[in-house]
Amino acid sequence: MRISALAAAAGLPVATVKFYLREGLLHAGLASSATQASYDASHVRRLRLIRALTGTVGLSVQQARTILELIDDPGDDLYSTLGRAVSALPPAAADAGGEPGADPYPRARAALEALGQVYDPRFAAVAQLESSLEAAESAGLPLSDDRLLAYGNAIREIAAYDLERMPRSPREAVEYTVLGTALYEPVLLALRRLAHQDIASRRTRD
Amino acid sequence: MRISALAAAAGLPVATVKFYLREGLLHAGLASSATQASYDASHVRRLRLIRALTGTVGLSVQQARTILELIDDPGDDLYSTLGRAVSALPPAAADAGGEPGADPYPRARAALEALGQVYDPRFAAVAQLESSLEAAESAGLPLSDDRLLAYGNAIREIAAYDLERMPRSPREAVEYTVLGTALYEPVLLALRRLAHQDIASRRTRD
DNA sequence: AATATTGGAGAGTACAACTATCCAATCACA
DNA sequence: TGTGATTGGATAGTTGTACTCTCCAATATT
Repeated sequence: MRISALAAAAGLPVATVKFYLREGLLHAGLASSATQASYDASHVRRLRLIRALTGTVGLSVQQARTILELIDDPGDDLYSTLGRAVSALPPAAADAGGEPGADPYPRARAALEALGQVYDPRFAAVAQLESSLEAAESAGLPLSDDRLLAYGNAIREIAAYDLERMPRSPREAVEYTVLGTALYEPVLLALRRLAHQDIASRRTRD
Repeated sequence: MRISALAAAAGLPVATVKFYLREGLLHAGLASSATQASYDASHVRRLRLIRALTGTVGLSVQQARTILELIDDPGDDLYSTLGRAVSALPPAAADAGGEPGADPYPRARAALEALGQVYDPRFAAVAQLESSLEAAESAGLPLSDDRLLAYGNAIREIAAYDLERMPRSPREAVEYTVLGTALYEPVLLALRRLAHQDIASRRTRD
């Protein structure tokens, strides 16, 4: 399969495929001569993944590259690999401001304590939680403790389900977790919006 | 309060405040002369909201403007107002392809039927669900029915909580729903990631 | 009176994500 | 075996977004 066939299979312009090759998101084909390389199904799959990440998930090319690199060769340490993946995903976390020595993530800490969950400021999602809570607060819609508990408990069911299905082998676990985080998040958001609609329409009808 | 004080209060450069004024995200101050206008607390609040939407939530200036306009004057019809707001929020939905007459959102339809929820193709979130499911599928991680049910039921608890707290007056309801959708979504995502971490660490310790 | 600041408009900048153009080396077919 | 099409690779150009800078005449401030 040459580059034009690959581009056609993925539904993309050849120029865009070349761009992804140059940017290192797509692995090179097998060169058979100076002006010929052959691509296979793995390239088609990869292009689909790239478009899913940069399109629906909304990642930048740079973020997508980070995610793809982590999947391609996850480090020895599953934990730190996942940590790096989470850092590459939105919502972006503002770096912890405030005077040095102070608690960098006071809102996130309080939230996690209220939920009875571990608080480890090194984990990227803690900074993301802090930024999100701060944004909601400064926009005039602070998250009440009550709401936090409601959200936290429901979300925990989802997370528990995710973990139950996690593959045993480390390599597969990374791919499952990283892609599952990135790809299923938009689904969750859409489901919440649709549930609002469904519940509202039921109430109206009653 | 003049423009430089406003900018300082919001922690932004004056040029950026001027930019938001020009772009219509921020309402003009009360002009007292040809080169003087006074701004008040409402402007500071608005700037905070703008930064929350364009920063943490990740909206473009264009999308933020749409959301802000809907909050400023919601139409008579609560439903269509919310629909327009949802359309302005990510994840972006690809427009329904396929041959005309065919079901435009087959995955979303199947999902909603499995969940026992209403399926109305006019609602923007249906297109978003379809796009998200399609992205996950083409990236090689299709959402199983089982997972869909697990997610859908947990998310429903959250949506039910949201609706219970919805203000009675239409104007407030729009603001609550639109901002609650946009601002609390990042919180939900961060909470899921943290719950993964928490549950994983509990299992390891056991 | 001297200096600084303001609102407003226009131009300029920086970056991201493509997209287009070239070119010499093959290829594919007549 | 010629001849037009295609390829990989490099370089340059385009488009869009979100600011940021520069001016300027009209005020404010001191």
